[in-house]
Amino acid sequence: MSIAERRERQRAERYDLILAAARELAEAEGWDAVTTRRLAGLIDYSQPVLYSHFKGKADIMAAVATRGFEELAARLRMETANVTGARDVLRNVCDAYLGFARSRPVIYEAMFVLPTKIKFASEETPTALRAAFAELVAALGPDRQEPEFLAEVLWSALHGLVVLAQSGRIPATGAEARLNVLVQKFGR
Amino acid sequence: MSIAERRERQRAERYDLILAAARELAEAEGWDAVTTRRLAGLIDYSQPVLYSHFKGKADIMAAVATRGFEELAARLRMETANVTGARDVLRNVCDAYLGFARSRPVIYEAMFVLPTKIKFASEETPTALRAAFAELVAALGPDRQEPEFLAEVLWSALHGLVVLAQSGRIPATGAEARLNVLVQKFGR
DNA sequence: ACACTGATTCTAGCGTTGCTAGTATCTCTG
DNA sequence: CAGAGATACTAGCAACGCTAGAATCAGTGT
Repeated sequence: MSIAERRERQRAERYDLILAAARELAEAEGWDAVTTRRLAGLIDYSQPVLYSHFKGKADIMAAVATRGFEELAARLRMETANVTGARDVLRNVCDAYLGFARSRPVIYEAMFVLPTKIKFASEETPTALRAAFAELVAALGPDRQEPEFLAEVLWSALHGLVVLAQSGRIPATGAEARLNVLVQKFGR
Repeated sequence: MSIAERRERQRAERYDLILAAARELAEAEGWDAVTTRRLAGLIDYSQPVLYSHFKGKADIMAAVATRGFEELAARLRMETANVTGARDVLRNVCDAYLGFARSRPVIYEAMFVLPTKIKFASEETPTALRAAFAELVAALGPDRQEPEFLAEVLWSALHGLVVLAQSGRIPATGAEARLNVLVQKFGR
C-alpha cells in the first residue's frame, strides 16, 4: 500500500501548492488576476491539472475561504479566552474581526463577499465557521435575549464596516471612532 | 439648431433605452447575464453603439446605480417626512432601506456591492447619494454625539444585513427580529 | 527483462467575454 | 446634386473558464 500512499501524499502536496499559489496571487493582485492559466503556470503544471483537484475556479476559492475560517476562528478565540472585563472582551473580539479583514482582505472577500458554494447556518456549515460565529455570541456575554439574532446583527455591522471601507464607500479615517460607537451600542 | 436638438434628444432616448434594458435584464437574470452583446440585441443596435454612450460595462452599471440612489433617497425621505414618534421614524427608515434592497436586489448590488467608480463621501459624490445618507442621519434624531460616525455604523449594520441575507449567509427567516434588535440598539 | 494496462498529464480547442480598428452607410451642407 | 462629416456596422483581438482526446508515464504480470 505504500505506493498508493505516496501518490496520495503527492496529490495532497500539489493540492496545497495550488491553494498557496491561489492565495498569494489573490493577495498580490486580487481575485480577478487568479486565472486558471496563471495558476497552472505558478505550479508548473498544465491547466487541466487544476480540474483534477477542484471542480473549477469557484471551488478553489471556496477552499481558500475554508482555511480562512480557521484562521479567523483562532484569532477570535484568543480574545474570548483572555477573560478580562466583559466590555473589553466585546471590544477586543470586534477589533480582532476587523483586524483579520484588514490583514487578509482578499481572503475575507472569498469568505464573506463573493458568491460561494459554502453553506452558512446549516448542518453542512464548516466547523471553523460555526466556531467563529460562536465566538461572537460568547463575546456578547451570557444571559442575553435572542443571542443568535443579536450576534447576527453585530456580525452584520462588523461586516458592513469591513466591506464599505474596503470598497471605498466609507472613509478610511475614523475607524476607531466607529468601533467605539459599535461597542457602546452592543455592550451592556 | 432644431436638427441638432433632435439628434441630441434621440441620443438621450437611446441612452435611456440602454439603461432600461440593462436594468431589466439584470433584474431578470443578474448582472452576469448583462453582456454587451445581449444588451445590444435588446435595443436593436450593434454592440459598439454602447461604447458611444458609455465607456464600458462598468460605466453602464454606474449609471443604473445612480438612478437607484435617487429612488432610495426618495423612499427614505418619505419616512423621515412623516413625523411621528422618533423611535418610529428610525424603525421606518431602517425598514424602508431593507425594503428597497429586497425589492431591487440587483440595483442595490450595483450601488453598494460591486466595484464602482462612483465616489463616496467626497465632493464628487452624487447628490442623491448624499441625500440618502442625510436621511439616515436625520432618522437617528438631533443632538447626537458624532452623528456622522453613528450614521455610518447604522448604515454598516443595515448593509451587512442586506448582503449577508442576499448571499445566503444569514437565514431568510427572522428578518423582523433582527430589525427589532437593530432599532433597539440604535434608538435612544 | 519485457510487453501490457491503466492512470496521469498534456496539447489543442470550444464558446463566451469586454472592447476596438477600420469600413460602409447615411445625413446634412454648400 | 456632389462632397464632407457624423454614425453605425462587420469583423476581429486577446483573455476567460472549461473540456475532449492524444500522448506519456508508472506499476503489474508473465
